[in-house]
Amino acid sequence: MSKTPPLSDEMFLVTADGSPDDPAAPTLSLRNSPVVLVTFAGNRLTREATRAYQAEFGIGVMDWRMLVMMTRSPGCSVAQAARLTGIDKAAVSRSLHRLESNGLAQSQASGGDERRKSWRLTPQGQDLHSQILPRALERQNALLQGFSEDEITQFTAYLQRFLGNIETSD
Amino acid sequence: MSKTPPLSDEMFLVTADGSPDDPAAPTLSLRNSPVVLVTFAGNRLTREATRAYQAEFGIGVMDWRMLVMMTRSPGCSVAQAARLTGIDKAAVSRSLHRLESNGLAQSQASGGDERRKSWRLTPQGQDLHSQILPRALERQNALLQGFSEDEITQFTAYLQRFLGNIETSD
DNA sequence: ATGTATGTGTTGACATATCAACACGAAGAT
DNA sequence: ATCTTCGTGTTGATATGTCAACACATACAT
Repeated sequence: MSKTPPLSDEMFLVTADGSPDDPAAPTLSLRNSPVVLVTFAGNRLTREATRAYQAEFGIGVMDWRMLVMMTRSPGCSVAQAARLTGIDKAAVSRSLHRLESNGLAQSQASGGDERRKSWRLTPQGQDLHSQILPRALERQNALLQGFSEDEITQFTAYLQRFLGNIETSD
Repeated sequence: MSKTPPLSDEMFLVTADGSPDDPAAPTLSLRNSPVVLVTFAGNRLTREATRAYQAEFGIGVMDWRMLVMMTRSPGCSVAQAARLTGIDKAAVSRSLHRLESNGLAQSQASGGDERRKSWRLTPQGQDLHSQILPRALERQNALLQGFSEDEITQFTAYLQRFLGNIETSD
């Protein structure tokens, strides 16, 4: 993919235009930039998800994600889970240990490497997963209310490209 | 706007399709859902922004946003800043106080209501704002590398609609 | 055998940004 | 004047998820 020309600064700025609420100087727009909007949306989603899952099922969103991960790839390790989910291994490790102490997950050494652990759901964990899943799907629906399937696909594609840029711009 | 029909669950699920890495049971896709992708992107943006601004300018992203806000609307109050930026007033209050203790911002009572404070940048704060702004614009450019202006406009529109859904689905 | 590089999972530290609670001022109703 | 409601900004608590550091196992090179 070829490099595109730099975007015009105007896209990201608020400058004086003679109106009564002009900025004191040109500055960044906080309401019109995908970078900022993603940040805000991400935060609210996370908090709301945690509140909802805590209230109804007693676990936060991180732990729900690990339930999903173990359902998706039973027996995977902390490092694999981190790669698969894109979440930092510190957070993965902690969540798995929380789930284990609640009887929802268990681990065992595997693959001839004594440090490596395979993580699986217990039957209790599987039950909880299947209780939560319908609610998770409802949440998806509500959050994407008003979007057509094509729009969702497009939105998802933008986000994936954006995530790629985040990773390469570090 | 009329309600659209519920989206197909299939959009959000991973189910067994006979491949060697099938899930143990149907579960949520963590890599193909805007809800999850926004969350991940938001986190990384925030962390990277804070790291970048701390390293180069000694303030985190929250404080940068308050510099922007005071440039955009000099004299505004905590409550106004919270409304304008969409950030919770607790975080706004704390950031403004940090900036004040670093000599970058100052407040005074205003408008006949002794509780209400007007916040402004000091000259030092204005200097810092103008040092950071070019870097902030570079960051925007790097993060939106490969997007056309039309795509950015579309992406922004999706995010704004999405944020609207977040607020109404609570 | 020894040394180096890489990988495993755990733990520490911490910025963010939310919701909740609070004390108290201000406005409106009686 | 008193009471109720709403608004102001501060403070507390906390889940998330990141980066960093660590002890130690494993693999590879000499």
